[in-house]
Amino acid sequence: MALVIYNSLSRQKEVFTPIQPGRVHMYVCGPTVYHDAHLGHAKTYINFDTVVRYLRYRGYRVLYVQNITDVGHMLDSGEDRILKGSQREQMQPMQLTEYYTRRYLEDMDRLNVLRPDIQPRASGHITEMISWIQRLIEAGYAYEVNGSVYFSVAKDEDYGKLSGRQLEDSLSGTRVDVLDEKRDPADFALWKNAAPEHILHWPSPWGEGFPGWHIECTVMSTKYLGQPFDIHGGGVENKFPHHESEISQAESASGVPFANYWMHNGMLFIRGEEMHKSLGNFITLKQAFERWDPMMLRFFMLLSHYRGPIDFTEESIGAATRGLERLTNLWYSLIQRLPSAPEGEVDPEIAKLVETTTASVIASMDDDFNTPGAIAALFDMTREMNAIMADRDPSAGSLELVRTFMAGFMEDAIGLQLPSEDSGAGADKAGALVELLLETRRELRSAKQWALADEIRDKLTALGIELRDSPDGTTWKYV
RNA sequence: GGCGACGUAGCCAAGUGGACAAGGCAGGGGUCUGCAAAACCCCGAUCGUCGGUUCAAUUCCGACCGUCGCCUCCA
Repeated sequence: MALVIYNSLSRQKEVFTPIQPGRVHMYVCGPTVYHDAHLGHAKTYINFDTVVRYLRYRGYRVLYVQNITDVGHMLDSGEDRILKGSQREQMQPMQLTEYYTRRYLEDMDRLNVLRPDIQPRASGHITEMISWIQRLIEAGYAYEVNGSVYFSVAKDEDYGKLSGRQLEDSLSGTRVDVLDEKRDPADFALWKNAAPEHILHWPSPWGEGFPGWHIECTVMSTKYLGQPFDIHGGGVENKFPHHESEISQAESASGVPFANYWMHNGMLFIRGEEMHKSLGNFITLKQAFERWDPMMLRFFMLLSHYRGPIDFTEESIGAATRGLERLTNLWYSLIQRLPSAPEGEVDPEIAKLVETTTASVIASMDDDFNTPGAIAALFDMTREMNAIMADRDPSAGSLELVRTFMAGFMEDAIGLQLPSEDSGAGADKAGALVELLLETRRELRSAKQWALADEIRDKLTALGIELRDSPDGTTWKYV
């Protein structure tokens, strides 16, 4: 059984073979930090976080690098987004990028996205970018015009191998305004001459300027991961021109392959439309967290395969909420039963169940990180485990087997944080008060004072505390 | 115009050249319970359309229809 990854370069699934056995060097394009992260960022970084987590779960040592883009890149309008943002927020450019970098990391933390091992900033790698550009010029792949440097696409026979595009293809019908200083309209900027009013600029052999967009990823990935490295990830929307250009720059300068496996994840839509400020459907994560639990959002993202698109609608998110509850209900049942569970042998049926579920989730995840398949196996296990617990009182060892599996797979491998084990068990003062009320209610119930007992339950429910009566007593949890 | 992806039950969503096409949500019927909640059991699909390859296709190939992305420094 081997891990298989869909490689965008070959357009097929391939058995994953890392360059160094047992180690994975992986890079994912990071955000441009000029405003708050949105739901689209959540999908992308949850998708790749899950890849990293699963690889580690499978025993690989992963070195994960993700950049922060904090240098100004020019928009078509001639404006620079970071510059624009700093005017909007009345901040210095580097203050602005620092501010949004921190907010981005906060959001990712809440989504249980592990921080990359190295998070290099573009502004800290200008020197390396300049050297790389010089190498390209020396090798004849780039040329300077008026203080700007362009990559000559025609010089690279392989240009287009990732996106499957021929050079001529993109010429007609494109809305790109062709800069006449380029030799070929398809050429892209490695370095741009900065106009005097442009605040973000650095000295270079070609005068004051700032780097082109693609070069930073080429430079920072290879600096920390070597060349070639194993996996390069990013959103499909960046396949062309960004990733295509990264490859071209990297391989032209050195003659060495850039990255062995390219992974692209699908986009997120809001009610069928791409998120756009102009469409008024732009949802930042800060806004989303006010309405939806971050773990639920993560679960929602994992319910679809990473390569496919996701349509974010009220209905689909609601269905995901109740699905996750089903899983966490099992978790609650386990931790509430454990303290009073009988000693004894491990229940053979439960041992078998954990074994087949483990095999099943690994088989799914090994097949190009099929999280929906793995989650389906978790639901299967949940149903069977609930049935077993309704039928008999399994030993503590049996319950612990399931608990350990859930913690290991759900929390570590796919990053779904389960409720902490003391919630609902009365570890805090509020919990002790709830226990007190439950004691009173128990007495009311044994006296068949239903009206009063139900009133306590209803009022607790209104406070976000859900009761559940069973023959063995009443359990409760925060919802 | 070029390149690419996708179309599976009311909704979401896996998957396979052949013996019953996962799973979740919603819905219906039951069991349990003082009631509720949770849980368990039962109920649902000629896999976009039309051709082709094959003993056999939802799965492979082609055409068409539809939706979407990229070619605009959007994750």
